[in-house]
Amino acid sequence: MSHPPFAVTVDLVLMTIADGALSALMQRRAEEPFTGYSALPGGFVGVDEGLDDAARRVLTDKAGLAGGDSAWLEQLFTFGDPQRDPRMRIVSVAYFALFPHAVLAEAVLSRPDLRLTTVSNLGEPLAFDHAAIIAAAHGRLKGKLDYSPIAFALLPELFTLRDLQAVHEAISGTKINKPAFRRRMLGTNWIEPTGQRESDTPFRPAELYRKSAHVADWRAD
Amino acid sequence: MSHPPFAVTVDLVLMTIADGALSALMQRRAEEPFTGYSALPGGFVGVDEGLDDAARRVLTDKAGLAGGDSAWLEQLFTFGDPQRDPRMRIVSVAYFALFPHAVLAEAVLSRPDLRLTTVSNLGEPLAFDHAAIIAAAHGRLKGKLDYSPIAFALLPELFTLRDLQAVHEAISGTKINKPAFRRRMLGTNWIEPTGQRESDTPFRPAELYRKSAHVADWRAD
DNA sequence: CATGCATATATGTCTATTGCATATAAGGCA
DNA sequence: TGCCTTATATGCAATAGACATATATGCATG
Repeated sequence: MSHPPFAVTVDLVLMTIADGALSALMQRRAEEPFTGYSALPGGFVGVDEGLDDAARRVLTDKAGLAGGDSAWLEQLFTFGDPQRDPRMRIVSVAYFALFPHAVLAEAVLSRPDLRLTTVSNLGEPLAFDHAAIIAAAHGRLKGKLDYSPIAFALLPELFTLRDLQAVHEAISGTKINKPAFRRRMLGTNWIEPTGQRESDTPFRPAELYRKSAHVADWRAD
Repeated sequence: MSHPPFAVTVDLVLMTIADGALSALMQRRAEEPFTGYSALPGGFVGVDEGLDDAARRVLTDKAGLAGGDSAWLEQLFTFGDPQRDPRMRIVSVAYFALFPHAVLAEAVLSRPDLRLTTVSNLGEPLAFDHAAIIAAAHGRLKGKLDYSPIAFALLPELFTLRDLQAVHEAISGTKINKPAFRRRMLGTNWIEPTGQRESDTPFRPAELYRKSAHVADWRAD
């Protein structure tokens, strides 16, 4: 058999927790096709460029994220329906990336074509098959939540147990029992107390934790 | 940005349990590159062909598996290192598929270029990055074992609880406590007793079970 | 300065699950 | 008939989680 030409792209689901809800960064399209639609940031893979490299490049260039090199970035799934792009045959390798809210909030402020949308309620039809890509990203995130320290990628360096629980609840869509969650998290070796406490609370301040050093580069696909 | 041409292939990790060990179907290569090496069955994706369709086609044509349409087939990961194929830039979408032992055993008997190799000990260097693909397939299988009825795809229609436990032990690489495994499996609604018993055993015959009808088309990626 | 509020943090109980040990059942075979 | 091997069932301890409740603490309010 011959080897027909394809274009290969990467599409990125950049997620964070905004206002207690899992949210993804969308980009308003200026060109055909799907002009004016919201789409995931993405781009063509260079002919001498690795897939992960292409994803990191799109992170920096298209979404304007300086901290792209330190973000949690993971290949998600590959979408290759022959009809998924009306222009030509495009196979898209989807990635998802996780950020503390401040990082994506700053990107949205600095770029008028970017916005955050709630993952569980997109609010408008998206370009291409991007709604399916987002659903796959949410599913993967939900599945890894319990056995991998993935939630910390959505939090700043210092966080309280309440913050961490809010992340878990936003992703899983369920309320979690507080003492049980607390024991479970302290039982893992994923977090360590800092001795510091949050400030400016109208109530008793909670202790601040940070992700343990030995899970800094944890992965398990 | 332009869209440089890629070739897109699918590579298949066809697995079963052989002699109590998780095993994968390998094909001896007759052409360059890697002539004489063992490789995963694979092939180019047609320009108007979906990725899953291409995987099913390779299952039937290259590996000679008639029952390919009913097998458990799942996209695994996409490998796209620019150097992974010396001929040209190829992005390969890897799939894994699961079969009862008899299906792959028959394929091996009818085709001299096919053989089964133990996943945990390949015994020889493989072509391309296929060793990494097999490792990824094993990891995915191990991860899904506990929360999905994936093991039944490796067993014939009727099986004993001992058979099922052997599958779990082969994949996880650990010994499992028998009464606990038994209770856990009977506690799920994944299996149902048939009332039949195995025959020709030199000891008390065990009851034969089958996969429950409502998990026949179960998936959760 | 005392009190109350909202939340953090700790503990105690109940239940479900799992590991482990043991007891009983049943077919084949000497 | 009795023994061997495995199937099947059950009892007990250890563990982990859900849930309720008690105590601690910073701040606001009077």
